[in-house]
Amino acid sequence: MPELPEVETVRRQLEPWLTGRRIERVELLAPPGPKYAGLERAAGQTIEAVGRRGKFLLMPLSQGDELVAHLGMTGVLTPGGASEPAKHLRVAVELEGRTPNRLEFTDTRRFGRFLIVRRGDYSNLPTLAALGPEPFDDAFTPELFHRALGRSTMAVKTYLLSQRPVAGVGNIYADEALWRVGVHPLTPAAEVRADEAALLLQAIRDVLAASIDAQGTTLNDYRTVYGQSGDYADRLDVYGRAGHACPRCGAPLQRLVVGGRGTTFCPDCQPHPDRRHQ
DNA sequence: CGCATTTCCTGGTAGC
DNA sequence: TGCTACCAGGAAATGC
Repeated sequence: MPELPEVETVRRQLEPWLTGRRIERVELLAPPGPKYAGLERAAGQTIEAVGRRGKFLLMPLSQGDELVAHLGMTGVLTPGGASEPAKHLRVAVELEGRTPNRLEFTDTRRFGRFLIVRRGDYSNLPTLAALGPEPFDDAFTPELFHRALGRSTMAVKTYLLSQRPVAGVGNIYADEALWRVGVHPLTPAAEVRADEAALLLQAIRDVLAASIDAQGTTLNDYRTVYGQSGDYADRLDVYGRAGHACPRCGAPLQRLVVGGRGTTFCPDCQPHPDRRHQ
């Protein structure tokens, strides 16, 4: 599932291709709806940049609009037209000028979004509107992260997935980072100590950076713009590995459901919150 | 407002 | 083989 490293990988590949390109036409193949709002306004506008906030791709356009793409679970952005149409093609953006001149958004499960808003108007994208700091922002200190965690009674993993304490962490990297620092996913966010918060922020940065280096994690659907798989799946320590030995202590990793999401953790390295004060 | 629950979707797979 | 049932999950919608 695309999280920050996967979206950043896609962003880096789209940027040199799309920046400065004028949109000739947008074709919506999916049933119209709020996930594909405003696309009729695209024609004639130039893509001025390809940015990212958390898992959202943000492409400011020349006439005050902004193209927002979110890959959801199964979204893929690729240059199209080369072969027969992809099975779940949802949106095609035709560009003026040299080939490749067609950006295709395919999305099997349609959890993704590909829409145009007025620039900076995220009123229909509440998660983006309330998104936490970028994890690699130097101004985002461990103290600020600790303070953010202190604002919620939710389980720390659930709160991370909300995108509010920090942007871009999803199910895979939440499990990886919590395992690295020995914090149980059910620990109430507000009970994460300052020293743990500092280590957790560093672990989030480390795991996201390592995954970006590997061009992300491909489990099923995620591909780069040029169709490559991300290699980080081979380096996951815990995600999807319930029953395997903990790479640190050898105990069998366990699975539970947190906030409706499958969660893998080490029962020895990540003591349950009820036992933290013993 | 904060938090919990439900909903959206389809391919893959388990079970019979 | 072919059917049904269920599972995966990011973010929005809904319910308190």
